[in-house]
Amino acid sequence: MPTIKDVARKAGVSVGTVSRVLAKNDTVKQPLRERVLKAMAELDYSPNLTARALRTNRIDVLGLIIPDITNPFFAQLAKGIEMEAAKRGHSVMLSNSHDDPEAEAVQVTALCDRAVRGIIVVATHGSQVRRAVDLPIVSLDRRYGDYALVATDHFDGSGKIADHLHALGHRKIAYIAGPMSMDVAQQRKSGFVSRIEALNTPEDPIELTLHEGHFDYDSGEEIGHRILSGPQRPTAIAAASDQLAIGVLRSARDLKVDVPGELTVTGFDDITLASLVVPRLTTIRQPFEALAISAVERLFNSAEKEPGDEAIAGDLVIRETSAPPPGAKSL
Amino acid sequence: MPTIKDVARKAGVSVGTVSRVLAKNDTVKQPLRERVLKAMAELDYSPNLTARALRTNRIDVLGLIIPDITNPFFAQLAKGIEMEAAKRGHSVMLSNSHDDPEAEAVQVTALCDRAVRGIIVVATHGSQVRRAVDLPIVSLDRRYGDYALVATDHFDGSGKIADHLHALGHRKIAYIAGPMSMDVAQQRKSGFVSRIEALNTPEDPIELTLHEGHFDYDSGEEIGHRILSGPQRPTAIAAASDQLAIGVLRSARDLKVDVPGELTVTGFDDITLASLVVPRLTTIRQPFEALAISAVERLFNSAEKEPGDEAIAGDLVIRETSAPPPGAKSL
DNA sequence: CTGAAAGCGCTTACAG
DNA sequence: CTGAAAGCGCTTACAG
Repeated sequence: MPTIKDVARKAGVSVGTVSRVLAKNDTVKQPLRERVLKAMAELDYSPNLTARALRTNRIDVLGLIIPDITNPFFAQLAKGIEMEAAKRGHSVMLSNSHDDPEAEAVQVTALCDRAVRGIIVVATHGSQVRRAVDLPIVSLDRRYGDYALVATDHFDGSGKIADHLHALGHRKIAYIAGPMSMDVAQQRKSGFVSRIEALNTPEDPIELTLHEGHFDYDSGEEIGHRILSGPQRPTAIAAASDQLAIGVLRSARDLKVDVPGELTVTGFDDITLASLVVPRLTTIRQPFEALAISAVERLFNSAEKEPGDEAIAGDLVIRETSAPPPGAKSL
Repeated sequence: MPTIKDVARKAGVSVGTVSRVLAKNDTVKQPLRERVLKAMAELDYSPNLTARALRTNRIDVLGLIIPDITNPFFAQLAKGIEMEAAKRGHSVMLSNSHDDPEAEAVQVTALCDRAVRGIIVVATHGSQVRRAVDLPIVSLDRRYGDYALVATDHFDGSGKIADHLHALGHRKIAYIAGPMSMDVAQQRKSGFVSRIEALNTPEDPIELTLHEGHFDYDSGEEIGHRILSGPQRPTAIAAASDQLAIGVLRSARDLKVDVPGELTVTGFDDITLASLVVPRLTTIRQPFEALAISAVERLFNSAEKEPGDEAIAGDLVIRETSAPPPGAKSL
């Protein structure tokens, strides 16, 4: 590999001059600059990034720590981050924490040692911040330590679902929340409940029943079964996640309850499966792109005033599982 | 950040000595070593990896270029690679080529400039290798240039499916291949066909019809429809991918053809959806882990004799979509 | 505008 | 066994 020295010799200039044309911003006179450019081309020279990093003490790499790249949601995030970083000429270093706080701590340290430009972390459950680091860090989706968080506006999204259901005419609704130990689950639930409460009037009352499960298919199926076999069957079930909702869909199929004819079902997240399932699921689409862009942006603007948390709204995606309740007047 | 110099001063030794205890292998006498260790601990020292890299001209980072991390298959691969790299104390730098040969070329160059230890690339379609690089490179799943390829043994896997179908008693089989422009599709098809041919005897003849589609749900649904509406309906349909197979499943549901009672359906890949779909799909599980491990291993052993391609066998996963043909004697 | 030189933080022969 | 010193390939004041 040719070095800056080789280029300098070939062009008959000093290494300082070569470095200056590399930096572009400086004013190297035309004739010299051309000789240098020519020499670089002929030698197929490209600067040693490691040396540059050592000298300037900064490297154009971002660190990303996520629980599991195999989770489609995180994969989407990772893709968005990689693209946004690439736009700025940065690469991204990826680590899977496997939702293990221990591993996460090690990875944060490793990234610090590599002196990356900054780190984006989707925290594990129960992650602990070891030592203070000097790098900019931003939490994404799930908060890491005390660092500012960029996340979907779960409260708002659930509210949109509530509005949608209400507008469709549903007045007998069941909500299946995620585990209350999780922030997301709480936020989604309270967004839904508070919107319903706001919509609820004495003249046009809404019946809302609350259930709690885990964010997975089986939980949805089990709870769906229970709700649908019960005496007072609701006309709509809003689930706190797509996985829950898809479980509900299964239970409905099992019990021969027609969706959306007899029952409306909604989810949250818009995982790939949501549009693959039959009928296709009405849900809230998480703003992957906006989340990724904002997180990367913060790393680059970290010099500025410490920005607070950011909640980004997701869009309501109306598909085939939501419709007016049976017997409703057509709209 | 404290440097090696600070440690040396604090311990009252030379930087060379500190460096030697860092390297471990060397013999620094006990008393000195302890003083150094103590100084490092007190200063919370960790070596500057960039400086080390510049000096030693090697960095403990692997490059990974894949078409799209959002594709579950690639995500699995990426995860395996990251874990295997971590075991060896290496990080991985991830790039999405978006199946764009142009972007891919840029990314290879970028990784070379960063002087990573080696690069694993899942090639785009029509990727072209620009200039020769001095780093070890290995192709994964899809060949990049002339570099050795580590991939699933598609031929073998399809043969296993053929065996499975034959053993169940199916003698009237349809095979839906992927697009013949793709190597994988060809290999899977020829693996299936040649196995069937081997099994075919005058006394116990097999009827095999061949179809060609794309690797997606719609294609499977469309072709499935055609096959199942035709006059000579087969008792089994082997699809070249899970997506195709799931499309077939849909068409069967549409046409009220019971799976597996009246029709056996099989896929290839074992995507997540394969075990989520109802009934759950019988398929060939790609050996993600083994693929990842082998690819990483090759990067580390690249000094040794140039190894050739490697085809790793996947396992047959028997689930609910395969059964003896209707009217078969019970086994 | 350009060159000579120092220095980023390490590692590793070379002496002793 | 340990220290002094060179050097990895850059960038950037400092002179001129």
